[in-house]
Amino acid sequence: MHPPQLVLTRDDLHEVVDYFSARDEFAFDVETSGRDRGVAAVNNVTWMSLATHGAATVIPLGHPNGYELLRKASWRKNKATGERENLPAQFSDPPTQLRPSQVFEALRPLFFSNRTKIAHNATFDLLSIAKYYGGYPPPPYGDTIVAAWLLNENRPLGLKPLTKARYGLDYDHENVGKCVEAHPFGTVANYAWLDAKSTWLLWRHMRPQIDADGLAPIWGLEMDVLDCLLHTQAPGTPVDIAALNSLRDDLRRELVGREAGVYRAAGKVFNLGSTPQKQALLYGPPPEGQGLQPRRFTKTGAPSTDADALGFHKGNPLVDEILGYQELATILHTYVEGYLGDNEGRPSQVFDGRIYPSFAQYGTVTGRFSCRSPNVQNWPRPDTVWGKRIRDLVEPSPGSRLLVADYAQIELRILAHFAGPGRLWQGFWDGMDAHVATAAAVFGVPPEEVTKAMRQVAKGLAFAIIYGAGPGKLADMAGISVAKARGFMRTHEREFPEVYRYKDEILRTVRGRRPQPYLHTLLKRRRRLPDLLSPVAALRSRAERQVVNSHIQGTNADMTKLAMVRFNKTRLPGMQLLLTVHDELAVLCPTEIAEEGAKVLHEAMAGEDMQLLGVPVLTEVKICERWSEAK
DNA sequence: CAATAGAGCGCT
DNA sequence: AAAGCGCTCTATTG
Repeated sequence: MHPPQLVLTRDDLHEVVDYFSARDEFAFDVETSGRDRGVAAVNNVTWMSLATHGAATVIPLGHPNGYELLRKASWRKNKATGERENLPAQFSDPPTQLRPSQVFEALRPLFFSNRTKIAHNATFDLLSIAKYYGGYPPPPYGDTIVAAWLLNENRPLGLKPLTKARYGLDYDHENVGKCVEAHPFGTVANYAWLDAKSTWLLWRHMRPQIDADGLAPIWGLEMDVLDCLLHTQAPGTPVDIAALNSLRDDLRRELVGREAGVYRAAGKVFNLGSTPQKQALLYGPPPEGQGLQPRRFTKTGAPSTDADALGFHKGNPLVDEILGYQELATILHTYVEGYLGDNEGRPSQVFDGRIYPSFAQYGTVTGRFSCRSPNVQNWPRPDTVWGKRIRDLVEPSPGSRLLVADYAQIELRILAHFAGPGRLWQGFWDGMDAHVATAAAVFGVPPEEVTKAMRQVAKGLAFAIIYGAGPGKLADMAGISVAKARGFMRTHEREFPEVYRYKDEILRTVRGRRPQPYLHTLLKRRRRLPDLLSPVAALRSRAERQVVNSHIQGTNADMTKLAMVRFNKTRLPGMQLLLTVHDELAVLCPTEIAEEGAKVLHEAMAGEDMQLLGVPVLTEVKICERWSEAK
């Protein structure tokens, strides 16, 4: 018979487990509470909901509110201090609920089995419950957000938008999931039940669609990636708190001085974070303003105050002071105070000496990962002073080393692969630096006579192809005139005809696909580009650039994801993947097996089975105590 | 009050 | 006419 839709007693729970035990796949969803509800490693799970063939149920495990709202939330000014005081809403008493330990113990046979565990953004739900088991449930998994993304990367991927689009069901006007403890018991019960139910419905619809669209192989890879992400994210990343605190002190001290320098040069105190105020001071007429000529404009037409625009006015004291200030301010605000939190409501992102970055395998349209809370994919480069100090915050335990590996010029190698035999291809087979080889061809000199400036032009040309940049951008990048840039681009086209044949060919193929234009990456990931047929020229051009870029960037993502999965299957005990930055992997490894571990990592990234391109795929693994050693 | 947009900046 | 991201701050809007 059907199990109860709301579980409040042990008997209810047993009926549910009995029913779900007879099924080989089920969807589930968690609701979490508290300030850190979004951090799977530390949050509290206060609701579980389950759905499968013919049934759905919701299990509260400590919701604080009853069914009745007795008084709405409000606030008032404290007369003495003038500060705002928030008065929380009041509810009737909650019903008696099962304890988390009881519930998770009873559900163990469901989760720790070969049943397919399905959720919408499954890493979050699996890691949220993993705490209660001391480990995460094993595969197989299903993830409706990943399925939805593979089926169409150009749409909102939230559970609600998808459910509404597919079934017309629009059930969350109050944003209950954002803070379940602000809502009465019945509202949350209803909401959580519907989350599990709609996840199940979406699964039933989308999983067959994956096969029908020929996406089964890339789906298989992504589910292996999901497994790998659990291993990566569950333990978090160890951080040196003492170093983080002293970095904060150093930056604050330094920044106070630079702030004063800016005010001195400006002749007044102003808000350094305010773009309009900076615009007035820099470009406004004297004596208040500096009267500088704007050289770059924002997309809304305002004179830009970004580093690029200010670069034209180096030597102006105010400009120089602002540039110096801005650099440190970004580091302090984003990478230091952003992690430590503050007393104004910004919570710390460091828990027990660890950060828990969250990687989204569905986070980009091209197949790459995105990363948040915190984003460790945009840490300042390790060849800068502050980049070293940020990256050195990662603190391997005393008996561990850090293995850092990245693919060498992977995007250009992928371009060479797609373009086929020619100068670029041959350059890689000859083991040459790709930019030197390009410069030699474009400037018509032997490789040993290629200068720094010539190599810089070649580098710009590579970007121009991969991103679709025009002569203006190349000129900016290489520090040459637009006329010269145009000339180099023509020469490049003559010397590397196969590259341009490839661009034409892929564009033609993709444009011709129906019902809408899409491309295939190396591992048959799809990227749909409907704008390729747009009547608007600007949109069409942009889509044409995206074709080439997504083909290359998406193939890079395929390879990195495959390497991660290979690593996850071959890693030695004690090794932990820490992070992935598009063409780079960083791994923690016990010191006594560091050499062996480096080989495993190397093999996963660039072994025989990873030679998927027509040109060699190379990677170098560095073994370090701290990241700054990795250059 | 909260939510959103714009500018800016960090990364590959 | 430069591809893909996330975070912080300010200013504006609801």
